[in-house]
Amino acid sequence: MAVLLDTKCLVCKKSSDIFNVLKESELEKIDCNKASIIYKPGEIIFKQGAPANYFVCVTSGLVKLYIEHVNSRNLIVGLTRPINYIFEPGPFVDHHHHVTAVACEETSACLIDEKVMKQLIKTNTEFANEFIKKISLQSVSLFNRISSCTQKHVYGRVADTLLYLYPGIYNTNPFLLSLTRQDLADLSGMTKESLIRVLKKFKDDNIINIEGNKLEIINRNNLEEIARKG
Amino acid sequence: MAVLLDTKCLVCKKSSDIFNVLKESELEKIDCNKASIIYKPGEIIFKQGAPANYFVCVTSGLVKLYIEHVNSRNLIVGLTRPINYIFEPGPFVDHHHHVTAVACEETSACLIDEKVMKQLIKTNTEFANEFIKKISLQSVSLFNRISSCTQKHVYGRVADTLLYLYPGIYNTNPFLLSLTRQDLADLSGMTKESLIRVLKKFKDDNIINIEGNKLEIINRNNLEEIARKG
DNA sequence: TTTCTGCGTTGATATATATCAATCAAAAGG
DNA sequence: CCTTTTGATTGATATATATCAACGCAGAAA
Repeated sequence: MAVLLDTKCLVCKKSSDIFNVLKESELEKIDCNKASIIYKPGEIIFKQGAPANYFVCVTSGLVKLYIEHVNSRNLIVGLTRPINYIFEPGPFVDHHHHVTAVACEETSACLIDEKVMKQLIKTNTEFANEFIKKISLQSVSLFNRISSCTQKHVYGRVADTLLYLYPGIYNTNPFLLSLTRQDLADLSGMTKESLIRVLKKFKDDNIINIEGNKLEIINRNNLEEIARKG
Repeated sequence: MAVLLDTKCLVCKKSSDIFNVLKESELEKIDCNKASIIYKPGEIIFKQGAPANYFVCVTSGLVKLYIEHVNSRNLIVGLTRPINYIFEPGPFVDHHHHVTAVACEETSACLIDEKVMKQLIKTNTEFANEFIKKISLQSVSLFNRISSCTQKHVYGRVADTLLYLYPGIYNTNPFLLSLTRQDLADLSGMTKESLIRVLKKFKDDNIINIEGNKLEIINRNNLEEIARKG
């Protein structure tokens, strides 16, 4: 299972997302009230429905966030790369998680006590502001996802997924997928079989090249066109 | 078109959502930097893609928020009843609206200058906190909507819609719909025809009763069961 | 009045996508 | 080593839902 890790917030401060507006004393406060943990691929960081009394900041690896459903089909609502705070509305609403977070690669994350975070939001207005900006960004991304999954056909949805993956999640082209085909399907709101057929079509049309887990985007303009038309 | 209205924030303070943590002086600040407007049914309050440099608070009526799409199918992401601040991430991200807001009934709303709101967030931590809570609530609602629209069949989706309408949007049973069938379809992520067929099925099964715009929920348990099963 | 327009309704048909089933390759485990 | 499991792929088929078309009705407009 998860392994404990020891890192000071000050060290990873440089590129640390919303936390870089904090003073040293505030970061130390977080240091004293966080757990730094390593997860193996496939391990659950938190689960939909479970109590949410800490905030999670991803410090390395890749995390998928998905909504579970009775019929066992999941919908991935977002991927998180370091260094990034995972927005989960739960702590501010009903203290339960509304999505499940799972490590896709070996991942390290800091679990920060809810009380400390909330206190920082109340005492440091700059931090509160960054926090709101962060939430807003995630909301926009959520709007895009809803829009894609409910209003577009399979081709448009897969195009959206590919454009979301590069750049952003993967930053070389070609890149080596750490996501399974099922993950890509869950990210595109369709079955694995449908996803594979669409990828094959894209490959036949020379829009992408895919061999196993090596994926290359060849014609980005074409992908954007497909995403736009739906 | 829109008609100007004159109301003091202090007057509608009592039930005024996130604003009730503000001091009198702060409310006066808003008073001086807001426009209070009346919209007729069907009128646009703000439009997706347009610049977003004010915040909107609904003070009477009913507002639908929807994502537009090229093929002219809209997806309603939420309805807002007074008194409620409409969360739009735009002002914190790219200063553009990401949804369109339209009045479904005669509606009055206050348009509050972005700068003033942001300043209040920066100076009043209590307000910032309420603001974050509000955003979080809307995010949860967004998760529910995504979950419903992407993972459930038509029956489950319409059940979700009906349960969302009562209670919450309408608070008597039976209630008089101010939404059209098309609105209900946009809220359920399907075509008008499909929606009508599902409503008919529910009526035949004695789950609801619907005559024109009068809708009564007869068997709520059954609806919840259908919503759960998808 | 008549005409027109928008909304609601119903039926017939088309189609996008899921489901089911089989196969293959690679990885994991004994 | 062989066996088992897991993920990827492909084809055949089923089905949920959209699309298309027609009609009724009520309110608005001429």
